Amino acid sequence: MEKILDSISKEIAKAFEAAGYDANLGRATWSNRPDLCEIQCNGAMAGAKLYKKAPIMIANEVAAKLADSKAIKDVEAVNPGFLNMNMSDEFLAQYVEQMSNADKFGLETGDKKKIVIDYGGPNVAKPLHVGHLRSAVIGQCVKNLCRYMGHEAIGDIHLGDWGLQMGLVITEIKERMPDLIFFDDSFEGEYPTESPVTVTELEEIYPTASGKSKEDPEYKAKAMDATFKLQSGVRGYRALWKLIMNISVADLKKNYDNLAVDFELWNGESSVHDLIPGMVQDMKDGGYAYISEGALVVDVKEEIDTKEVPPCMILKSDGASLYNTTDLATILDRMNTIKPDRIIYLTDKRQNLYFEQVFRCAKKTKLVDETTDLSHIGFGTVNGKDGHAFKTREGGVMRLEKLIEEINDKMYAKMSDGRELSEEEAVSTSKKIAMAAIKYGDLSNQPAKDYIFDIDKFTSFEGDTGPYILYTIVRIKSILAKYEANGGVVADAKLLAPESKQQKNLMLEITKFISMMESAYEELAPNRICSYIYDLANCFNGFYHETKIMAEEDKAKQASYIALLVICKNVLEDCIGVLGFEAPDRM
RNA sequence: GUGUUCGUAGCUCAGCUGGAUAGAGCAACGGCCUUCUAAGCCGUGGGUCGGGGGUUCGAAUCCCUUCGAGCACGCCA
Repeated sequence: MEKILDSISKEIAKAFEAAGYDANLGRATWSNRPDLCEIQCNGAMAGAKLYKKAPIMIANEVAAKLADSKAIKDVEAVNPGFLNMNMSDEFLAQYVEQMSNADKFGLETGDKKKIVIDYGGPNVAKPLHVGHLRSAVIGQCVKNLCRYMGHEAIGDIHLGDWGLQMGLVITEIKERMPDLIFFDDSFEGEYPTESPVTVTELEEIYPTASGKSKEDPEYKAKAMDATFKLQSGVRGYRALWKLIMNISVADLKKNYDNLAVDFELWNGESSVHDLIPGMVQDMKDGGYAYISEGALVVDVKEEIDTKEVPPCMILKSDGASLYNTTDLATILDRMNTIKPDRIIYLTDKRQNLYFEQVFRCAKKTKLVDETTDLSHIGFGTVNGKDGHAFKTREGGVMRLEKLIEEINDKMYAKMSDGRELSEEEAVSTSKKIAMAAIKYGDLSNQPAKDYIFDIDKFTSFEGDTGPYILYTIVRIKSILAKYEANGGVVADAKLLAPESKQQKNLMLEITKFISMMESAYEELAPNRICSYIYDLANCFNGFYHETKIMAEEDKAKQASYIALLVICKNVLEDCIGVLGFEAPDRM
């Protein structure tokens, strides 16, 4: 349905026209002086120069034409030329009523697009750490947001499962257990189906191997050889790799489950390995790729560039593929199998230039056509209180698992504190609150900015936090439950025009939902949703404190309050659903 | 060096396409629970929006300049 400011703008535009001015001047915005009015229009000032007339005169003329408007009231022209007005109570109630009857509160979803979202990006054999939190949390939210906007969204984890890291792991396993059947070249039978190492061992093996290869050139050569053997399909190496993959992926799934993050596709670098030779050949045949300083590259700089954009490297001078190669091959693969209209990547913002190169290269070499939208959301780093990369107290890398556990524990302690909940409910509720604290804490920041992950702040949950939002929802649920228990029927509640300032504020805030959601999607900015629900929760709590809902004796009035609570709760729940967490019934 | 992001209250951050007195949260201080969950609500103090120019009726926002910080700039991912 039409956005409320658009409806009002239309009326004002008409008034401008009726008064003899350009209709485009009549655009309404929410007032930034709530003490003076709810809605303002600054068109008269913009028109002053155009018509060589004092803005206040224009404003006065327009105000006169708006006197009998149905949507707005209290129209007033104020020096130097502001047009201040309030919304009509009946119009507002009608609008909110329409929203509550409409699907997704009247949000218009438009053309359905197919969108691939590439987030997660963990490396096999390396545990998830806080750095993976942002990609997972923002990625999941962007996926939910795309779906909410009516698109088909496909999440792909894009595993790092094919490079030197795998060679390192295999080499280290061979060092420790040289007699394993996987390393017997003459073996032709069936390989075991159980991995010779556990996930925990793997997490130690990789850093050890990585350290050794940095110090010992011979070891590094072995690792490169192992990588080569794996990639060229040596049976034993492939079999071992497969087993390592299995245990790793199972472990990753468990970890992402804990964050309520999921993926439709568990593809990785290995999935596109076979596409590389053909793709590289096509780039050569097409005249795009050429040898420069020994490496195969594609030029991607453009006339309009103000900066130097280095060419996109396709193959290293030793002929080996690299990150670029697999990313391009992945695009090719996605175009072949999924044909998305858009691909959204989530990675660290330091890869900005890199993705710029890859995207240009993909377009230039016709991997994708001009209409395919390739976007990159570069996010900032998660820092500790000291402003530097987040570390444990001992100075090590903080594992994601540990972090979540720690916050869960603190929440649980708080839950058990003076509240009458069963053990079972305390556990499940504290998990929900912890999730809200973590995700809201992350998503309420602009993606591109670094932010400080302050466990104390996140577990204190006062003010602008996820738990505050949940608390608000729980309060509403509690009242609705009480209303039903007293024989009221929530579904029959009919919304009336607002009577108090707080009630009107709450209704006005609800009407902002549609444009908020649109711009959150437009800008791929989850933080917009966060700041909106924070405002909405504030409006509700203001209303809550001022209005005794259950004690209201006028039944029609009480039912109207209930109707308002229902839509407020539904909006809040839809929003946190997109953000990727949920509210308990009690807390 | 080139490019890029940024600099707003003691701390952490908002501020949408320029608009009226720059906003939240935390921290500090003062109120509000016999009445729907006080994880809440109301109030007080706290700022030359890094500095300097410019455009404009009007600038935290746009342009220039300067200082300061982070990040990226061909064989890592």
